[in-house]
Amino acid sequence: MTVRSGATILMEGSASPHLYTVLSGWGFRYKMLDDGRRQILNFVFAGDLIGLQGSLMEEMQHSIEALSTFTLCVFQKDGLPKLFGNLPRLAFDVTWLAAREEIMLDEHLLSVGQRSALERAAYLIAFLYQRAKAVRMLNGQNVIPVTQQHIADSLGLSLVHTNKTLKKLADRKALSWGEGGCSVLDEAVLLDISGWEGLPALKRVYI
Amino acid sequence: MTVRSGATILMEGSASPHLYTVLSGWGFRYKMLDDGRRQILNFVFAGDLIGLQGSLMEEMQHSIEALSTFTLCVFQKDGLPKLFGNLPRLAFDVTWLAAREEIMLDEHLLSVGQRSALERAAYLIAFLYQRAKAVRMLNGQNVIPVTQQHIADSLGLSLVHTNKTLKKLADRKALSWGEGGCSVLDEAVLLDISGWEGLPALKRVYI
DNA sequence: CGCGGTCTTGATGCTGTTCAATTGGCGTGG
DNA sequence: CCACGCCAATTGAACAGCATCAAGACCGCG
Repeated sequence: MTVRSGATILMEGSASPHLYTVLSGWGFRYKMLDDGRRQILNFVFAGDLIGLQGSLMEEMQHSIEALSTFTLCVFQKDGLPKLFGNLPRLAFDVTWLAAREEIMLDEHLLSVGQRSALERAAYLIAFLYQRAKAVRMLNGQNVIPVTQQHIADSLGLSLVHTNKTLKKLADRKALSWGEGGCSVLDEAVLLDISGWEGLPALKRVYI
Repeated sequence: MTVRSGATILMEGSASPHLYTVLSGWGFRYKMLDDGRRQILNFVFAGDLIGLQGSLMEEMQHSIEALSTFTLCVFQKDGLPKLFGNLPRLAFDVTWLAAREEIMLDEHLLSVGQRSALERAAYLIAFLYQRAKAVRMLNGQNVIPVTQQHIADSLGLSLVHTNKTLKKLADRKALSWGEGGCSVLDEAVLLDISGWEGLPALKRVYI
């Protein structure tokens, strides 16, 4: 299955009959409040599993949107119990991915709750950079295809303040903006500012 | 296994050989930054599984501390692959619990990132109340055994501002403080202020 | 009785929000 | 081809929410 940039893949409240594996493309998970405030929960990369919640629970508790052209591999969600019965290795990997998602969410929550705007922004960009690098989704310019609004909604900051914060990072030559997103220029500076250790070295899992 | 209030059950960075099921008691998961800032990620109740990360990954990425006397059922973590091989039903439930944890984290992140201090506080207290009620861990006074520092570190707010925010909720007769924690007086007011729908109705899982 | 932990409250100021206006790129239609 | 509108980025100014500092009250405990 292929999906265009900007398209919604899964909606909060829907009871999707499907489970997907991302083959290529960028996306993000988010939740919204009634008045329009949006929180981006995490970004989605190749190799990620999406829709597990909709498969295990009654309905999805978050939405997913594509940031670029997105290709997915579709599974029927009722195959999941069978998977656990017949392919324990694979079932284990599904659980492993869920635990990894929790690790990423923990770090985001630490960031949004405790880090300053500058630390948060540096952390997020470094995080996106590392994840993209890990699955070879960066082109030559190291461009992360997001708008500043995405970054703002992920950091829990206003668009204006996000812009001013990113400018500080650009002034330090840590990144530059343009060409359809953010280019990472100096990962070390970002890690240093954020105080983040980087992604834990985890064994890779493919589904 | 029994653990005292205030004791640390698992430490970030440790490679615990154990996986636990909580039989009774209150606890919380948290992460800390080098300079001492602490973010409480979630609270732990009877029926929760803890230490899954340490079992699936190299080491724990967060710590867990007891808020009250805590009893745990200990499993060897190397039993996990066997569990997936021999007890697919139970393995499914482990995954279900991991997905539920993600749902709670998503909502917390939405809260810390987007809601105001008053909304956040109302949401958190209502959340703790609903979870405790679901597993019958409330005594007659509906007391949640936390300090305001715990609430502050969970909300990502300063202790002082948390105190002032809780006072507003107390002024509205939504809760009262004292007797070793927070007493919920009016859940409806909390839900109304927070704009939260309440815990999704999920089937219960016991391990 | 002194001490530490928790809660409380007032004063002050910084961090981040909101409002407002401008710029530039890009696709569309006249 | 150029005018127009739209979207993303940018910037300044005024304001508010929350942090920080400081001090005091209450209570259980050694």
